[in-house]
Amino acid sequence: MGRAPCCDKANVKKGPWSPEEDTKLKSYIEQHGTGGNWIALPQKIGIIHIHITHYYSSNPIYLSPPIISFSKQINFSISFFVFGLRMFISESGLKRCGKSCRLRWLNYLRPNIRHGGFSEEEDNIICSLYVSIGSRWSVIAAQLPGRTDNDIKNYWNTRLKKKLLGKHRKELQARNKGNGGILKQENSSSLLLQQNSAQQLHPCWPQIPVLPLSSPYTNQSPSFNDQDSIRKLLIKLGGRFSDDYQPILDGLNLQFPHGSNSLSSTQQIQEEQVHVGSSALGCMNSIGHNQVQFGQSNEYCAELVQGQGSFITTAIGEMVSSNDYSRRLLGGSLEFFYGEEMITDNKIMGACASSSCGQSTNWGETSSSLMYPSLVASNYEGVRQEMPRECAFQELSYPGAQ
DNA sequence: AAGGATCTCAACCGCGTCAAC
DNA sequence: TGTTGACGCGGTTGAGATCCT
Repeated sequence: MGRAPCCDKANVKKGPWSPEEDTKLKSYIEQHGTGGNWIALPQKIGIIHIHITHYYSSNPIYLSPPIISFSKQINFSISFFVFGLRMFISESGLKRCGKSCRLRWLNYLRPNIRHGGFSEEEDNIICSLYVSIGSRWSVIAAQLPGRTDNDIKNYWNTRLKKKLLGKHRKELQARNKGNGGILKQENSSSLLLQQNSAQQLHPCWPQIPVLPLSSPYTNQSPSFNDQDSIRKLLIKLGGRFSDDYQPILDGLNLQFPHGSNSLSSTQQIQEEQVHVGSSALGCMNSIGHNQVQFGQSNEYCAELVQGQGSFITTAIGEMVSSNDYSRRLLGGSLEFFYGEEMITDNKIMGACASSSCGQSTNWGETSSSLMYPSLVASNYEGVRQEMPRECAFQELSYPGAQ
């Protein structure tokens, strides 16, 4: 049996909101608030609006807030002229679903909403948080005043993702041009060849994004000792979120690697790491700084592991797993989510992806499966079905990896 | 100039969570 | 303790705008 509809679908209007509807909703909420019940709100809206326009104008100038308001729904309109001005008094209910009202208010009508024009800093923040917590747009939006989760989600999906991919592609091209020696030296190593051939076969498969550089690892060991303050900050970001990150918080008890530099020698040689998290977001960034050390990864496998289109998340997962500290941070807590069986199963995925960081640690034990439990839960079966056998168990190695 | 392809983003949908009863 | 209903979230859709050939 399905869920009961939240409103009478036949009697509500759908599609774009008209300026009149916006005005009604905005005026009502500004005067009365939401009343704690969005579903009932459209019925309550019955505001008399008094519009004053020039007699020749078709665009009324709305007075806000309205002079008189009713909670009872009535429908009428009166128009008359005073000293060359047209007074227009109208009223009608709002034939909209409560959920639609909520969305319209939160995403568009709410005061201090900003649309478009994302700054470089905002880009960085979004990237950092996406790396840290995945597609929790509401949490990310909470860190960007005036931005809505919907806006950020759209921005990420339509622009930021492409922007990052473009950057990385350019950088790789530049590097390949200027770094022929390494390529020649290592071209017997399978990764680059496989990567290149994979991209010849699948030219649309994207690269791992390059994020703005910062030096989170140099000279400063982030203070993870203050577990309480970190916990508080996480909780501040949202209850559900804080619960999910309990294992990470617990993991913070781990000692930070000596000298704060958790890069493996392999990764250093590759010079492909991308440090993420240059924003000044306190805890989230502290975690971001230390979880994410983007190592070179194999996009081919990443794509396959991830299923359709979510390569970035997987890539990020790989990036996380490619960091010693992150692995330790996350290590052992997978059981918290999935128990032994899932870990075992994850090793199948690890067989494909773990080698991308050139180390023996299984990718699946520590990577995005932990960071994005729902994602893995939903994609895992699909991955198993979709992953070609030759990839799933193919040994992929990195230049310089043993 | 036309029309097909691609992009953008507001809005919708369905589901998980939670509180009230 | 189970049921119900509202909220809030993330994924998806589709219409309009823009770009490209």
